[in-house]
Amino acid sequence: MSGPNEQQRELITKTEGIYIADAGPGTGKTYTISLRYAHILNNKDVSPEDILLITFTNNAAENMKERIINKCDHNKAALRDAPISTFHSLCNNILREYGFEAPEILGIHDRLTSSTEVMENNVIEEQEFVRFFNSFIEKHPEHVDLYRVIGDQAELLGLIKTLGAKGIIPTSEGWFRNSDRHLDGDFDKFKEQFDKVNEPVPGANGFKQSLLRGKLTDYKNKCFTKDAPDYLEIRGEGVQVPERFASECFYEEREEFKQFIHDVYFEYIEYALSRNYINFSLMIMFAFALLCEDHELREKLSYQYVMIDEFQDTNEIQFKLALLLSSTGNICVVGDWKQSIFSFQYASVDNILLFEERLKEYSRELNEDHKRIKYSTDIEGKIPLDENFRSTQEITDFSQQGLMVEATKKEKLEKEEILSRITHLSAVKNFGETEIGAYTAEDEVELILWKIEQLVSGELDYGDIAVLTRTRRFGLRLLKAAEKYGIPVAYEGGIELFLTKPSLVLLAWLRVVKDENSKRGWAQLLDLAGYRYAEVGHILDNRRYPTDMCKFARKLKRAKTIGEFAREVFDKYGLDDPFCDGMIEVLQNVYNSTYLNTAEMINFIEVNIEAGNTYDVDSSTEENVFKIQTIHSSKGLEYPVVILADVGKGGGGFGSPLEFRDPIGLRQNKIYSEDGMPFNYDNWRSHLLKKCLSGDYDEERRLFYVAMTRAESYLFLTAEEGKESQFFVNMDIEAQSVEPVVEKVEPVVKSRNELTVEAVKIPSPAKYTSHALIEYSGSGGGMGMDYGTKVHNFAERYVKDDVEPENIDEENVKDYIDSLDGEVRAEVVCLLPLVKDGRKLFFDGVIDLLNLDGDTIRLVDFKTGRPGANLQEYFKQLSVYYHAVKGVYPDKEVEAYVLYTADGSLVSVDVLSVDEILAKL
DNA sequence: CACTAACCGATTTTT
DNA sequence: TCGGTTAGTG
Repeated sequence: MSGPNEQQRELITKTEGIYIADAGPGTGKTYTISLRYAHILNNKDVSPEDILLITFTNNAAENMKERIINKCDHNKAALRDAPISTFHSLCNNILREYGFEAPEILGIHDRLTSSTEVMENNVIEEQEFVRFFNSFIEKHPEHVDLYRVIGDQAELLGLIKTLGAKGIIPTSEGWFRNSDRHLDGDFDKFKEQFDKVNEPVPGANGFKQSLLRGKLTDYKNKCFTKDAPDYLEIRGEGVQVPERFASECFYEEREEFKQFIHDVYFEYIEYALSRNYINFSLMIMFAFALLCEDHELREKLSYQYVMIDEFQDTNEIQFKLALLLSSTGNICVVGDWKQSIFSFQYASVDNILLFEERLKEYSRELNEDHKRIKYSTDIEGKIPLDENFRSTQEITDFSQQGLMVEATKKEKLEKEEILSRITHLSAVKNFGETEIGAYTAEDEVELILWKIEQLVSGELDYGDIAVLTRTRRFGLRLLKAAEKYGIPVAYEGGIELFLTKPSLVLLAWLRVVKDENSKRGWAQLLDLAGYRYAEVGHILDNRRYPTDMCKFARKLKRAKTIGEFAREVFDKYGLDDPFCDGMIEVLQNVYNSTYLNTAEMINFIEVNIEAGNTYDVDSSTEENVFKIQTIHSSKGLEYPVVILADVGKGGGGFGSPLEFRDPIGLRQNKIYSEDGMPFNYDNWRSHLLKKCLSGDYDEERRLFYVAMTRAESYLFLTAEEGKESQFFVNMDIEAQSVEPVVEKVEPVVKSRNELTVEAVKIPSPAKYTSHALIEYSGSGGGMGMDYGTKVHNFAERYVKDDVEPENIDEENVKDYIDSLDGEVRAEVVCLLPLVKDGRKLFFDGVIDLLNLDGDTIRLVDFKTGRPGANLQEYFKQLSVYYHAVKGVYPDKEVEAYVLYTADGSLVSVDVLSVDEILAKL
């Protein structure tokens, strides 16, 4: 880049006052922000600790810091410690230093301590929440009618977090700073939406019924309480729903329900603190409360300059926090409403769309009882960045269409209005060739692979191509197919296999098979089978489980392997997807090498869940591969070629019996009543309210937009023939129907070679890595772990490609490898099963280098430490490798060496016998 | 043409 | 459980 353009320069140099920058895709946002930071530092009398820069992810914060350090002449150490971070780590730091008594602000007599942990795994948190909620039920019998209504307790936790994101916080006495006013909703805003959907629709002869009236056809199939108006009454005599129902539904009695939410919310915070953890939502909440109430601390912590990147991803409480964190009103928010796709993470797109409005509203709110916001909240300027450095003009214009495409056949969009909100982007770079295409075929997966093969047969490489999908599921299907054809591919982003539904079902059955009265197992299974909370409790107490389920458990007991077990379970539930296959693969592999019994298998899954382990479907280190990603994870990235697969709208809403929605506030969709038949009745009021809110596809369109704007020069849309979504159909492009033929590609050599010895079947296994044998003396000198890893990586790469050594260690490795005859393999995985005291043990490890030279096999381990150091310890490790290799090649002469890479000295290993290895344990 | 009953298919992920 | 689509009815 030849320096900032006019708009970028404006953003860089105008630093005093409040600015909002509209930074569309490819407009050089990160570049501009880092220059702005440098500009402030160089031209104002401030140091890095006076400038707060907030980003969305830790990764982004790191990148930003790197850039700024490179651009500024300022003290590098000070910049490393500069407040360039996410909201969460900023709040965490504040709480660690000043937050000990923050809970007291809410009336909780507990403390945040340095040992308070941040709950990162939401599955574990849900388990904690369920534990909490069960004790809550015992303590609060008065809410019994509400308990009957709750299907999934974890949804209640979700509801609490939604409230937290909006800045609605409970205290021992009531609600923090009257935040409960938001619980009631906003009638005027609701009425606006009501009127809109209740507008009669113009038809061929006069007016047709309003959308709302049409939607209410299901009203008669619902089961409402006695006070509900009947079908004819609510739909009215004309083409509209009578207007009086708007206020009649909106203003319903909610006091008891609100009290219940308050109590659950407040006591859960108490519970979390008593268990010594907080979640991410509480982290922000406590920091916010602290900065609200401790005026001295706020003055002390606030910053002269505040910048927030990706502002479209912030939520309400973060907006307010930002206002509190600024001392002077020098605030700059940068974002793009068109790229707001994280509402399910509680992001509020209105923060940026209604920036001015919210700015005024929030500062008024924060100043109600004390003047916290002392600066002017007038906006100094709006700066649109309007040059796109990423994509060609064709792609830029085409993607913009995506924001105005109808998602359904009925949907009507006010395109002029949308257009007026979009900053038109002009492409600056000429990339030469550009192409936009759309294809359909019977098999979309084959279609995509066919297109990729077509592309790489020309000028393009696999590495230029990214396939973006809306769901991980489709991505994994594509991955599987690509691997089948040998097309080089990488799925970006790991999969938390054990948090998927198949895994939870499987785990529940394992529990039940292990212990026929397992409460956790049965609770989950009964819940899945559709039993309500109260019924589940009854069944568990009386231990009278459904007979067909008991029968299935007996069948499972006879399964011979975990794979068979899992397959039975998945078949029973009609689960059949790549997650199931992945699970079976992982579990069967574990089983094959360790013969875990049921209890151990349960533990294995639990540990995986606990650790939030993700399983990378492909760990290929190859560079030239095409990438598969979900659209959400592709945000911020760019590729020469983007193939956008599986476009369409996501599943409709998920209704929960208790929920919070703007602008109707807190609502109870189900009501338990014994008036007549005891039953969970539908709430006719919230039924009508919800019909007025539905059908908002804006975020789906933005998702579509984000995906398309990742492309630099080539963009292709694909769809399954006959199942094209309205997005696909309504875009201004002619789709080509093709019959794809995919050719098999020569298989790529695997980067790791498997070398496994047939194991002996003995129960109760344990697993060790060969490094567990080694006790380092600590005096090895050496250059540390990272350096060692680098040298090892060099060896692996040198064997495969021809890379140049970069230091003396790597040169010695190269010289040694060059001196060898025969086949050389690097990074060979090996496994050695042993038996000690009737217990099976596994040692595994990675052999750095394996040299197959006629009848001789040499195995070599590289050590970057001081030559001669730790030799005895290394001998133990190498002995394990020796026996593993000898097990596979019993007829060959096996030699083991340690190569000290510092001076190239080679030491022959005195191999220990198996018994000696065992004795060392 | 307007309306309705019956059927179908249903997430994304960071802190 | 939801809403959209489709096929069928008046």
